[in-house]
Amino acid sequence: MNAGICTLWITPGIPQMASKLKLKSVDIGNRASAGSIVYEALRKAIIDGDLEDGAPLRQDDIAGQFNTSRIPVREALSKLEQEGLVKNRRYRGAVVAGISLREASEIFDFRILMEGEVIGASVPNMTSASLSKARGYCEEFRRTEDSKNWSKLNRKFHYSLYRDSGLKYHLDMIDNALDRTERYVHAQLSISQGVAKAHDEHLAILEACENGNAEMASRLTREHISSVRDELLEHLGGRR
Amino acid sequence: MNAGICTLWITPGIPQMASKLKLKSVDIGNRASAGSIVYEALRKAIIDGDLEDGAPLRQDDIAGQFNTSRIPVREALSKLEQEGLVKNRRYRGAVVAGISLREASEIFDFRILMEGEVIGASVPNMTSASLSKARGYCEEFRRTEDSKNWSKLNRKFHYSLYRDSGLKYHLDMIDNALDRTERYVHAQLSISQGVAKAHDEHLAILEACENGNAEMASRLTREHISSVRDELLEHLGGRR
DNA sequence: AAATTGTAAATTGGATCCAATTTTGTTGAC
DNA sequence: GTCAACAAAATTGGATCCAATTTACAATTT
Repeated sequence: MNAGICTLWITPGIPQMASKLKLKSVDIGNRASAGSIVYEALRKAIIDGDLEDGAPLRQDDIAGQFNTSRIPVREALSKLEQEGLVKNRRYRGAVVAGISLREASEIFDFRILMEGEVIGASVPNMTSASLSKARGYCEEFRRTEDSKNWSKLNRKFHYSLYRDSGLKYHLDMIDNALDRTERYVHAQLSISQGVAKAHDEHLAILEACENGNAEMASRLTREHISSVRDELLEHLGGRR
Repeated sequence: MNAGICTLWITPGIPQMASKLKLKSVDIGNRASAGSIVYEALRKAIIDGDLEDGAPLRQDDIAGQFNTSRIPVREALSKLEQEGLVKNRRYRGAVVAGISLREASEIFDFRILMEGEVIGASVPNMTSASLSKARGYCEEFRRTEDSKNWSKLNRKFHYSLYRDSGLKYHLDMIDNALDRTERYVHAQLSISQGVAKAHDEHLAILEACENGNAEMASRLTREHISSVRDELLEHLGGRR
């Protein structure tokens, strides 16, 4: 479980020399705290669905797995609670926060609003570099067989089309919404023809972006997310 | 500082009897933790502008003021960071996170999108109770002289029109946006004729709601927030 | 056997202590 | 006087300890 924790630190303190020596700067100075390492690991595990909804998150267990005390674990759990990924009850511990279909549906509505707006603001600023990057993710999405990667690449594709908007606050909000719905997107893509349909819609969105048609990109994005939501509700038996 | 903390606890564990005995239940069981008390106090101080942008928040100082150790303070600061109200740099401490006009402007755009949508969803569900409550806040807003209360009542008025939407996720997002912009709203209302103009617009929004005109309420809300933003940018010398 | 009470174990919240890092102040060289 | 090098103080991050609370479980009563 200690994978990724580097034990050999370079001693800091001579930043002036660094530029002269042309060393690949590793951005020492803001190394991850124990808390943020635990946070990232738990966040990934929850989003990927490796931890089931309602699963208890014992501070001692987690602290043991990361070879730390419970203090950083509590910090991580607190952050995750703020993001809505875990629920914390005083003296009763934390559990993975599952979201109902009702809640998921609302977050999809939020995404429709947000992402439709942001991609529209993004289109005028898109560079050929960001467009080819997006096309890369799009292709990768189509080719990949691993269901675990579908939702990740889907997310990367969409998000890469939003960055040029420069709307940092909106992007943060979208990030959180994607965090909370990723499990559901994964489920939706795993069902029949989800990936093929999504890929077609991705191509259409890409084309609109390449043509500089912001209004079209916005509309197609809204319809795309909307259709993901509807199929999800249909297949998982929830009614709006 | 211990005001509000009761030292005489009724022993829990007999919920069946409670109903028979008709005791006034005081909802023991989710008392506030030290961390959340510190969190609420700091949040209020930052939003109200009692703490200036960039002001350092020393863990020891705060812990001393609340007669606790630094642990709950760290928890509070961590939550506030997630909300964007403070910035935390490893080993360097936390400071109040000021937002630039550029950032504030973006958050206003976010609010225009969000609140326009949410009030539209709310109108069909509004009851006469919630409408009269909103009208109460609206009146209070007009009558009050204290500039500190303007932004609070303004916020209460608007928010009371959103609750009936039942869109919990959207409401959370709006809450955060309001937290971050409240200082700016306060500044805008303090300048010439800000309150009178706002009140007129509030009345128009209320009327649209009472008439069940969701589209109108949505449009007026968007225009209202938009005008607050524009006046703010104009008076504080920022350009879009 | 079912319900209730009491007790021990498990778990979390908070205080205190130590280590890591930054900041501040001082000294010395030029 | 200015700058670097160094030491001391201040501050934060993390570990360990204790207290508060909940949970699990055995004992008791009916």
